[in-house]
Amino acid sequence: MGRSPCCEKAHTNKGAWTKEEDQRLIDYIRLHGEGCWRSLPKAAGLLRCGKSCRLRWINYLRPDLKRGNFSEAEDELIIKLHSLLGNKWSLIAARLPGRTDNEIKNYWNTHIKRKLISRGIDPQNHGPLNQPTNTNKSTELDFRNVPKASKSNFAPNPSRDFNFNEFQVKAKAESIEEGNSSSSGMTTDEEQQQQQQQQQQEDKYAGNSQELDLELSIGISSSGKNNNSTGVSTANSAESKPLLDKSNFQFLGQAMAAKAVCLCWQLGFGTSEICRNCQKYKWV
DNA sequence: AACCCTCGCAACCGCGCAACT
DNA sequence: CAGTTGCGCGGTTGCGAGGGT
Repeated sequence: MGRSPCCEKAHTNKGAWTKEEDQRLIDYIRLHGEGCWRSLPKAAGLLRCGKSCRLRWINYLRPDLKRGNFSEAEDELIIKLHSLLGNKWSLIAARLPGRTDNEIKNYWNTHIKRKLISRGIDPQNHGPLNQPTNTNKSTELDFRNVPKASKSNFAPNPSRDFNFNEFQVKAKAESIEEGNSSSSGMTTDEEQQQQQQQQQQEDKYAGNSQELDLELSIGISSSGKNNNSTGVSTANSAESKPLLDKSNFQFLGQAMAAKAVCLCWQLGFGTSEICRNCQKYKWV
C-alpha cells in the first residue's frame, strides 16, 4: 500500500540540533504539551521532521531526564532486565527513571556488552561465553527471535515468553545447585516440594547476584481480555495461546518473589486484582 | 604538530502496529 | 475492508572527541 514519507524531506534540517532549535522545541512543548509530532515542527517554526522533534525531546530535552553516568546499580538492573526482556529497550527504560531507551541501548552496546564479556558472560544469551552461542535459540526469550512483524509492539506472547522465563530461571537455579534433580510424574505434594525447592534455589540465585533484586510479578487477566492501552496486543491473541498458563504464573510468582521491582504494572498484564508481589493494584 | 584510530553518543532510517478515514 | 496517517521502536550510521603514534 505504500507509505508516504513522514515529512517533507526537501525543506527539513538534519543533523545536530542547534540551541535555538532546542529552545523553540522546549518552548513549544511547554506551551502546548507533547503530541501531534507531525504538525509540531511547523507550529513551532522548526525546519525539522516531526520524528526528529520527538526524538530530540524524548532523548535529550525532556526535563525529567537524568543525564550522566550510570550507577553500578543501574548497570546491574539493565543486565537483569536485558536477560529477561531482550533488546526491548523501551521496556528496560521504563524501569529506569530518567533514562531513555536510546541512552540505555547505547550504553549497552558500548559498556555493558564489554563488561559482560569480561565477566565471561555472553551478552546475548547471558550464558557462559565459552558455550556455543545460541546453538539452541530456545535459550533466549522467544520474542527476541520472532519475526520483526511482531516485535515492535511489545506484545509478548505470555505463554511463550514466560514459559521461557521459567525455563531460564530453572536453568540458572540448576546451574547453582546441580544434582538436586527432580523426578518426573510428580504428585501435587511433590510439585509443592519442588516449588519450594525452586524457591530456595531462586533465593540462592538472587543472593548470588549482588544486592539487586530484579523480580517480576505478572498478573493473569482474570477476565481473559487484553487491553490495548497497556501495550498488550489483542491482534496476537489469535496466534497466541491463552495468557499465562496458571502453573507458569504460580511458578513465576514464587521464583521471582517480588520485593524490590515489580513489573506487573509496566508490562501491562492487567487484572483488577491486587498484585501478589508488590501488593499494588494492577490496572483495571 | 599532524595523522590515524577507536570510542561514545546523537540522530537517522525503516518498519510494524493501531487508529482513523 | 482497504488505504492512509501518525507514532513508537530497534537497528544502524556518522560525526566529534580523545588518545596513541
